[in-house]
Amino acid sequence: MTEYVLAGVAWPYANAYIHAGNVVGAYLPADIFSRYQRLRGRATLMVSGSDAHGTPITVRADQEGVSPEAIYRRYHRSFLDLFQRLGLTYDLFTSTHTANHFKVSQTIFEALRLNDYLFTKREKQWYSVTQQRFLPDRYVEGTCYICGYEAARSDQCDRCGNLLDPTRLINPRSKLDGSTPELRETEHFYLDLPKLEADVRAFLEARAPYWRPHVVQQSLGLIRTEGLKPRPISRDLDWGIPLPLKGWEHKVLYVWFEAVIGYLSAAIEWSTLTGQPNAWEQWWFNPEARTYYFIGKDNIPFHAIMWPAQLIGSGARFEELFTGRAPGRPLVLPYDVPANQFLNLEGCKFSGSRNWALWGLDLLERYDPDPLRYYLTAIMPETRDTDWYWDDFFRRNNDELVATWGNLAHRVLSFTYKHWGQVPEPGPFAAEDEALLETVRAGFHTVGEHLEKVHLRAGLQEAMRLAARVNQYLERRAPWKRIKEDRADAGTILFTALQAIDWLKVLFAPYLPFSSEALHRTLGYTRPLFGRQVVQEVRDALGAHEVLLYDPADATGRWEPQPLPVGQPLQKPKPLFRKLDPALAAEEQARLGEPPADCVGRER
RNA sequence: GGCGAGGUAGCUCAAUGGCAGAGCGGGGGAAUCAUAAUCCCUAGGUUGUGGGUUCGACUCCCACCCUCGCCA
Repeated sequence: MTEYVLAGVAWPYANAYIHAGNVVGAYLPADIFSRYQRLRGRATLMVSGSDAHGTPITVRADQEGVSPEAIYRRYHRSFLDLFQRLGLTYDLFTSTHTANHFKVSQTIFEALRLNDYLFTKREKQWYSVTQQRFLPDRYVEGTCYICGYEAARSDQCDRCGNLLDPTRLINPRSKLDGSTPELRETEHFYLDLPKLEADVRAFLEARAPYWRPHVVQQSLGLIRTEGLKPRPISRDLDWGIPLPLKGWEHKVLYVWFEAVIGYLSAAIEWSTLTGQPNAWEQWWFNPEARTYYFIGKDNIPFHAIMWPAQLIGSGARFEELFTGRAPGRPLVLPYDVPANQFLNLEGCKFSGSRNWALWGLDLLERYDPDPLRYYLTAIMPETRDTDWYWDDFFRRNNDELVATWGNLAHRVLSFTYKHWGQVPEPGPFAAEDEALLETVRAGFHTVGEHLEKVHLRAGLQEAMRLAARVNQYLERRAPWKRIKEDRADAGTILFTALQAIDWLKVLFAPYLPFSSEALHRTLGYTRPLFGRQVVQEVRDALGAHEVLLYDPADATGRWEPQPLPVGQPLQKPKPLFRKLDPALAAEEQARLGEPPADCVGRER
């Protein structure tokens, strides 16, 4: 029976470049997990895309005097570039600005409306007479009615820190042209969350035993203490997804509401692009399918509460509306939301505006992807906030990655290549040889168990522990000594070590795909472990968008201890990883901007 | 202010009531296949603080301190 796994990955907002905190929080864990699931032979779908709509993008577009679409395209392109170079194997990385996503989002809206989980409400909002449009709260500033600060945003005062009622702002003015806006009545759709609260609560309680405590307790705490309140799902903007209702076409869906729907629409788009139009239903209507959401902790309420509420509220109605089939089946609810905490840098929070940050593309200019993936996994903030320290990065690269794993592969391959040139024929195994193979073989269970539970850091540690065991084995068996006494026995030892390395290659592959692939070739295999990443242009009614696809056609990697073919010719070995000069740490630290003012950093 | 997570060795982290552990770093030694990588031995902790429950507490309860997030 095929098992279905969907890895939904946080949708990066297309108004900024991606930094290491975004990568370690969501994108990298999703890739490690998905690569593992594919090796396990499960039908795996890792999907995400650029979040193209919403106010931050229109603000930026206004600042630069370009269209929101131009902003979104610029950053979207940089995302595709980064993901390919870092080896993040999205089955589909698309965008929310596609005809498909529009249709799916509008269908969810319609399903919720027909199921009576939406209502409308009239309210007053600031309206720009000069521009003839409603202004988002952050476009309006004026005098704070609490402290008298004259440059307060309409929804929040930066001096007294209070959240404000926008309609009470004194002397309001538009940040766009300085004109005086006026309050006008508008009407919006709301998601009736109180009606869905009991179901959402039951959903969370059922998953509490295995979810990360900080994810489920925070969500349940919120419901217990405050309960869920109705939340607006439409806005007066012209950049976004129009409401699919007569008389409402000039309003768009609120970005919080439609972006999460991308997990569903991306699965559908993937099905279309790969020529299997109904395949997505295996992940979305099959109650056995497991859907995981890889996000940062700032996104927890949207994935643990709002998105489940949208799915529950749409229920079977979605299938009926979207496919015309009745009765429909309910949409699959999240199986797990393994949200990560935050990554800090040298003891201080990331700050893009101060350049206190590690930009993904910038890191890749100077470092290979696997060392970055290794370090990011080693410090992955699975249970609490963690820190990137440059000296720690060099230390872990040199003393752990190069020393334990890279050196192990290189010492065995170099010696065998020099004396045999191929995988040696083993003679009778000694008890020690058998014991080593058994130890590494068990790694498929022990490392796999960690990966199943999305304990990625622990899985990597376990794989490293096994690599160290092979080093120990080599010290005791000392094939470099043995070859002078008994060449056949030396061959047995090296066969054993090569077999162990061949398996370790697979255990490391989800984490370090580039070096595992290189090692795979050195060991004489000709077909790759993983598939390829492809960029493709897709045309639709909204124009064209570029997507990143994963083509698994050539992938041969499997999460099981397969036999290493005796006599397989070896390639000339090259070191898997480069040793780095630790003195560069100071250079990297100097490259950073000023730390945020409220941060003292690490005492060293 | 409310809700939640976290605070364990120099560093990064394990350990859900049963002798507080691993890796790295520090100290000593062995080996020479390997990118001076590796292997063995070793030092190092009043588990944030103060109480409580228990035969027994890192673990459960109460209060407080610190860090972070969400909400107001």
